[in-house]
Amino acid sequence: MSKEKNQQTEERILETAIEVFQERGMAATRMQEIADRAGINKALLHYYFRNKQLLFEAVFSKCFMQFAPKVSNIFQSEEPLFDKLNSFAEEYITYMLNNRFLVPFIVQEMNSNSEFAFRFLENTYRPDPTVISSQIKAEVEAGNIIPIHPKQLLLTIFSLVAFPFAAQVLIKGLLKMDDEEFITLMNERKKLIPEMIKNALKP
Amino acid sequence: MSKEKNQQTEERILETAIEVFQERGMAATRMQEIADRAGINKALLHYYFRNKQLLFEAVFSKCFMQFAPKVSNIFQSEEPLFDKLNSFAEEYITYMLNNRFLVPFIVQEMNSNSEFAFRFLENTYRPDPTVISSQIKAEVEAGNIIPIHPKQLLLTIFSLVAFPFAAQVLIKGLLKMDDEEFITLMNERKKLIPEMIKNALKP
DNA sequence: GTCTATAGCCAGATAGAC
DNA sequence: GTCTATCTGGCTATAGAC
Repeated sequence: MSKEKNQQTEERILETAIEVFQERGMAATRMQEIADRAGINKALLHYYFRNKQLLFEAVFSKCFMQFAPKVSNIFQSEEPLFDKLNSFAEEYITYMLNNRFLVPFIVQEMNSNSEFAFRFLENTYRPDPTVISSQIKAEVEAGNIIPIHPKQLLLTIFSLVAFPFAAQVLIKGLLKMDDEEFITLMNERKKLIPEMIKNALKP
Repeated sequence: MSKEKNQQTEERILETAIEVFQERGMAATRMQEIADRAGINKALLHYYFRNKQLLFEAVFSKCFMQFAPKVSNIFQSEEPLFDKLNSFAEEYITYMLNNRFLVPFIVQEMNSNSEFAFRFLENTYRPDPTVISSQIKAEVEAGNIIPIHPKQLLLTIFSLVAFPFAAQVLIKGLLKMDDEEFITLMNERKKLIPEMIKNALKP
């Protein structure tokens, strides 16, 4: 094994830590489990990341940097509103189907750790809703869609795409779905959600 | 103080435990904090509830029994679909504005504890979606609403009312809202959500 | 850079007085 | 039924060999 600061090891630790933290959340995560799954031992975690809190912050930071661009897409591009909506639903759902724990993790840790979480919402990675907001306002003024507050529309869009991932277990339980059916449903929603929203906004 | 099994004490412990568990989640909750807030000491918690897991289960059970009827309402009543939708949005949002931590708590603990959570979704308290599902199917067949799978519609309704509560901190951060604005927005949604859904379903 | 061994603390749980 | 005191285990973190 190489004797320089081992980039690969650090990378493997971080990847494994992401898995475990996403599955269990900050409070329930054990350093031992990360070490075991990464095939190394606890002391090494501390060597690379100093302590659990800092490792968690590295993990959360990386996760948030995965999550934020998905949102920035719809916020900032200059495409027409409904075009953006189509591609947002398509891309967001596709991505989250491949990263099942990402949304629940972000949501949960933001809730239980607001002070810390807000640091991420005040820096560079924070998606800025001003572009899309004025787009919505313009469509309303042009009479193309019914009068609606931009924040209400944005909240609606997010709720529709993100909630099923955030509340997976509850939803599957209430609607008696297994995982296969859940995936099918979410794939259908890539088209269904934009359609419903367009309809709902028809003047 | 009375020497019989003290109903009041048990009640106060449970109420306090609900507060703390909802705020912090199972893993991050400390028995000491519950004791302190309840104005008693740790040993008494164990006297009444034996251990942390059992106390948590009592808490979760009580919370789920608050949550489930809100959902059963829309699932099981025989009112016309859109009437139910109106009252559901109204009542659900009102209730959750007064119980801010309920939805995130249920969602989070279901996610992190699926095996345990599913016990609650297989028993008496589980809202049964068959009535509303056939109602939706009937409306579709009558041509009153566009063709849509009942589960898709139910998921849509839930997403719209529940997500803002489940992801409060994230939403406030992304949309730059303080708590006052959040409350205003949610109050507007009591009418807005049913309207949007009715529009979206128009043939 | 990676390991083993262990220190030190904190939280859940119990014993036993009142 | 309620308290104080204490045990015990588990988990984070560090010391130190290789």
